[in-house]
Amino acid sequence: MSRSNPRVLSTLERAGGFASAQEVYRLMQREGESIGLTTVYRSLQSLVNDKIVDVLRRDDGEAIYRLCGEAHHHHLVCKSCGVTVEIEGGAIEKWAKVMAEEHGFRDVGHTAEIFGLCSKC
Amino acid sequence: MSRSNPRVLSTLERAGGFASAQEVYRLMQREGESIGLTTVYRSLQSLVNDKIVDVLRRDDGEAIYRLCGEAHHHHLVCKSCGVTVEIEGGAIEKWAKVMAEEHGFRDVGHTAEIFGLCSKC
DNA sequence: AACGGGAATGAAAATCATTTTCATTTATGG
DNA sequence: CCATAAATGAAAATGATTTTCATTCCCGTT
Repeated sequence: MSRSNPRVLSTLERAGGFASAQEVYRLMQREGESIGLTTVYRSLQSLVNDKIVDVLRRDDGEAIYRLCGEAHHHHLVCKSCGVTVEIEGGAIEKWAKVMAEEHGFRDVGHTAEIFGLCSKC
Repeated sequence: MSRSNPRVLSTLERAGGFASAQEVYRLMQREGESIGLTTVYRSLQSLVNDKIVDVLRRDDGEAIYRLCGEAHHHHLVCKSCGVTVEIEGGAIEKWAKVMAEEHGFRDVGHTAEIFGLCSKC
């Protein structure tokens, strides 16, 4: 195992707490940091294991990493132009909780995304 | 553009209406059908355009294709042993619809999964 | 200070899904 | 039949991610 390189976490924070491995890497390069792509991947992986960040998938399949503890919200994404709206999901939180209890699950998290065509597309 | 090869759709149906391009391809091979991987990808793409199937992402980033109109349900997955329970999500459907309207989106679909620890783990 | 071993690093190669290119085959209408 | 467009698939290209492996760094011990 390898420990996370602290500059990776700090860059992810600076990126708004939401970026792909490649983006973090490019960002660090642009800022003159000397780091290898491999290390970025390993650090993000390790942060995921430690539950410091979690990982979602963009529509194109690229993994994006998000700082945990960020205000938890969901996304409404346009399939055509890609515009994304953050929405809150009180109903989902409740649904998840009820469903989990009903089936004896504990320690649950969830994902929920809505995708469609925005008004412009 | 190319039209969808009908055998691809029929294979996707036979697969339970839920499979990746690679899986559809392997299935067809195993059943002795002569088809190229390229054609499978193109056909699935075309079925997506025609809104006959829609596409989700597995956790590993692989795209999975699902027949539209399949009984729509969600999953409750155990992080530890992997057991999966199908649950219904009436609350989600409503939530998705409301959120979409509120932001002027049309033609929306959604994904929602809950993951946690099952009673045995 | 010199040494030794394990952790961290990163360049390059390997992997894997997916897309693109391009030449060939097939279908279809005139 | 011929001509043209559509469909097909092998092979190469792409792009993210992972693996390999040799090197470097760190740290406690002599």
